[in-house]
Amino acid sequence: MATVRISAAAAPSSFSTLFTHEKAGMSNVDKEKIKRIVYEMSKDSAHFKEQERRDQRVTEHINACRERHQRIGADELKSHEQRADRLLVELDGHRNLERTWACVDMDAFFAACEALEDPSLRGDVVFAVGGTSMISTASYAARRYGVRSAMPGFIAQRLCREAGVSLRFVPVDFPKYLKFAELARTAFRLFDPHFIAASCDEAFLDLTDYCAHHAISGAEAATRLRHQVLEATRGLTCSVGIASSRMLAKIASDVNKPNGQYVVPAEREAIVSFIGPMPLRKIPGIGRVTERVLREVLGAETCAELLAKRAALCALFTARVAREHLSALLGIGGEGPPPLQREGEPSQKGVSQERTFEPTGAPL
DNA sequence: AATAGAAGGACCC
DNA sequence: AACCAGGGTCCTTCTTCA
Repeated sequence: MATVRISAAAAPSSFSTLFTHEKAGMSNVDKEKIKRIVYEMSKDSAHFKEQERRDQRVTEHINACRERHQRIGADELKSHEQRADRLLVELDGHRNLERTWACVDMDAFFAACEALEDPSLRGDVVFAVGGTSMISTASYAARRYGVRSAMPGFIAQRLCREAGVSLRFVPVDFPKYLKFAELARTAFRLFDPHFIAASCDEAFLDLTDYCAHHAISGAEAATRLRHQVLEATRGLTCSVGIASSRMLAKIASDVNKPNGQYVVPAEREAIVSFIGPMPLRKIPGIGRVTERVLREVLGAETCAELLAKRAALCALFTARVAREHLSALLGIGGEGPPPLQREGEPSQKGVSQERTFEPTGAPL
């Protein structure tokens, strides 16, 4: 029944969430300028107003949560805290550090494929895959000017022009990317014939057997893996995260991107100190909306901060969701075999071999 | 009372 | 000068039907 009311004052909070996420290589003054340009070019569009409407609904939901939060009595909070602590002990007790998982993420995949086939795009060329209406992937050179995936091309063009450079567009060519994805997969198979293809530029590999068989560390396997991918594709780089769970491996794959790797040691202490300072948004499954809820209702920005608010977390969310978040905060998620079929096994549904990252309800 | 869809979100690349 | 994707999976909630 709430009438959707959009106040003028709500605008900044919504545009500030657009295309401003941190990537490297920009000063604060640049970022402010980029934000301003994106806002100026977006503010009158239908798309922007739709976005504001959604943000407003989320705001209402947050306000309702806040109210509930304030009503929680001390006793109630205490019992939620005990429940949370029991759950944490249980989850921690079942922590599985036995497997070595890798998450492989191709660097600027579409752009890298294009550059590989067109020498005029090599080096530090400022270009984007996509068109003036929508950008799919930006070259690293273009990212320095604030160009991002899912950004309208005409805005990207303006960002570059303001910086005195011109942005070149390259049309998307899916068959090309699938071809390179298949080449990369021939490399993945050398390490894990049953790897999980999460998307065309991302995969999970269980390196446990490979490491045991060759008597090498996860770090060494990651180095070999990156080398094999480079060779199989004749020039594409990727970033690799190594950890005892797929969730941690995925987060780790982002740490030294591009063309790098990062290992989270398979020890409880190392895992906890790796995940603690992580912004909540890094957790797969926590997106724009959930991040806002957690920050604006509980005041939590990082995993450690949310862990400190575990009682309220349990009070406000369903048991299922609370459990899901708590395990993520401990660095747990996706240790065991994946619930669905893997590469090389007969497909149940036939068409799509791709799986999402982690069907939740799965045993942790 | 249990359940199977459908619809609507959130989230991912 | 105009101009803001499209492919998915999964979860929650609502509705319906035997």
